[in-house]
Amino acid sequence: MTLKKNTNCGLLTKVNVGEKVVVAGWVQGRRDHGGLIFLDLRDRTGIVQVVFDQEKNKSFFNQVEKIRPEYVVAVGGKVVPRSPETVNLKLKTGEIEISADALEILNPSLTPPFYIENNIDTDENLRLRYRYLDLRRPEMLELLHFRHRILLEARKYLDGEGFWEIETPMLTRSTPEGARDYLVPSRISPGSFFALPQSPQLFKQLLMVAGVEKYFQIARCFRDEDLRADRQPEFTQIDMEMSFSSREDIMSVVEGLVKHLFQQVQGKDLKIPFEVLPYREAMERFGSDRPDTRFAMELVDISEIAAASQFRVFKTAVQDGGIVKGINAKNCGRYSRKEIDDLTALVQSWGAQGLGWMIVTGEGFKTPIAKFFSPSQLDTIREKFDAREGDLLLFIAGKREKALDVLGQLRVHLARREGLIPQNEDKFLWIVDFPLLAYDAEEKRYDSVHHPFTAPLEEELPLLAVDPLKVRSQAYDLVYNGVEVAGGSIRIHRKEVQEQIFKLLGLPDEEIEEKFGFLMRAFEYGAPPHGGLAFGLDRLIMLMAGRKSIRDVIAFPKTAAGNCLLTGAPGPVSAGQLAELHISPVLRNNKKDV
RNA sequence: GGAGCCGUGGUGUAGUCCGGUCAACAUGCCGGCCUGUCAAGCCGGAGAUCGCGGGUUCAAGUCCCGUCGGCUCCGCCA
Repeated sequence: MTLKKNTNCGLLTKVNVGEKVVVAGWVQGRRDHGGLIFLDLRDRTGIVQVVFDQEKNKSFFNQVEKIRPEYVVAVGGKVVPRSPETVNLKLKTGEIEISADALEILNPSLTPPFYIENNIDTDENLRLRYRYLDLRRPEMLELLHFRHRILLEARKYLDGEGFWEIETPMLTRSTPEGARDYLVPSRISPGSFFALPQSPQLFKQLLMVAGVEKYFQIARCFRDEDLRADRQPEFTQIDMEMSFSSREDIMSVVEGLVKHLFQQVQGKDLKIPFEVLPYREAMERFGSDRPDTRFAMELVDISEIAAASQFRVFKTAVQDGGIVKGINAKNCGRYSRKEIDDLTALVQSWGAQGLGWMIVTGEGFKTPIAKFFSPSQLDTIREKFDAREGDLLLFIAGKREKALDVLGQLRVHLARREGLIPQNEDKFLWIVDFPLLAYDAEEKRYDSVHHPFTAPLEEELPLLAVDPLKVRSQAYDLVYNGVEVAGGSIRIHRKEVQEQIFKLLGLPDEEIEEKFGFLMRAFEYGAPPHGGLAFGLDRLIMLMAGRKSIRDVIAFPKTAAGNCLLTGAPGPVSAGQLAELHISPVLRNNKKDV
């Protein structure tokens, strides 16, 4: 290489006029006028136009004619101003161009399978198979850079707050709860397996016992579950843990971190502290433990009226211990019967029995169920919903949890459909006071709502032995525009409490000892009170960047089937490798064996 | 584990419902002309047997069955 790049293409402006530069990058396009050839040269900073003139560039002009898109070239030349009529305001560098006097073709390129430009509409299949070309597109490089800046600023902020970045093992042991583990066979211990971490949870707690006091890690985590648009089998967390801290201390550090990231990376000024909503209230008002509060449409309880009405569906729901709640779909009174039937089918697919509805008109309610309510009951309903002419009231009756959940989904569905969600708002809020445990009817045992290491509210600790489902936890979730982006808790640091939880979860003593003995022992040697939180980093970045898929913010993501189209992973291995690992695959012919 | 959508020259689409101009349009690609373009332009050319396999039919891109791949959702993700 004789020409050495010394300038970034996209950063050249009028102030560089007169400079002798060498630019290098990829050829975006070529406009061949015969004796005059324009090249658009692109590097990660942007595009600059290079001009070759047959008269001036006689010695290598035939080389220029060979250049095609995506060739890698280096060009030496002088930055010159463009004449006023040839200025291109679409380019940041459009007021200048490079008048070439030297060229080196560093590498030719095949015609790429898709255009190297933003907003392409190509099969994602192709993009993933040629990921290096996909990433070469400016918007994708920008996302990689965006992610880098988030990580950099997170590190700066946490360092500033006294956190130490510490790595924990990738090869660890399988634990009984949680997601399916990715397993790694041990060559040296036949028949034994490592598991890739689902999160560094126990290690960071042990670091607290060790006296680290403030820890963080940009941690890769693995969960062998089915994928979604916002879920990959390997993903990254910003994982944190602090000793001697209350829930409020941790929430406040996290708020500082989020504010810092938005400030530094996007120049946005977030208001902190964030709103705090108890779980119960979130469920009752929004029907979700991760409510999108960028819009209202809150749930309204009419159980009392329903019980007193003559409408049997509502009446019996309440008599059976359930509820009747509804939402006001503002200005949706125009919906046709067909559209309302479709909504009914939708809520039924979510598990509701049916959907009650009332359209508010100038003359009163238009609804098949008006006759079951007295005029004063209808007035109360109108008042409770602040119902105006043209509104559509929708009701769900049933068991409390189910009714709330369905209404919560319906609320979001309608808001999207009606375009009620402000797109430029960044709404963060905390959900706290989650229940500690849920009852798993199938398994006939309790399950952790967060995870088994989450501490109960101190004052409700005594309830644990009496009425475990009543106990609330010191967990907290951070919700961003209706998406859970972080979650954490104050942890249990006393052995007796941890044992009590394990037993409620139905873990036998031997298993507690085998799987968690090391944690229990650690708690016997002066474990400080501690707690922490982890961000789903990919999801956070996706939302901040306004992307619909988590794959866009991961350099080399997997497909919905968990494959890497670029490398072909996962792939077969040799019999020799398997033998060495003491593994013998049992392949089932999915159809025949059943 | 289940459901839905998609799969036609390099790329994006049309044609598929109502089988019979077996293939159109745009862009890209190749060649020629062209000294001010930047979605350059003009002229000419090459390029798909319609994801794969099987079936129905005189005849299938078009209908049926299976299969592979991608996407989305439910289950799952403490």
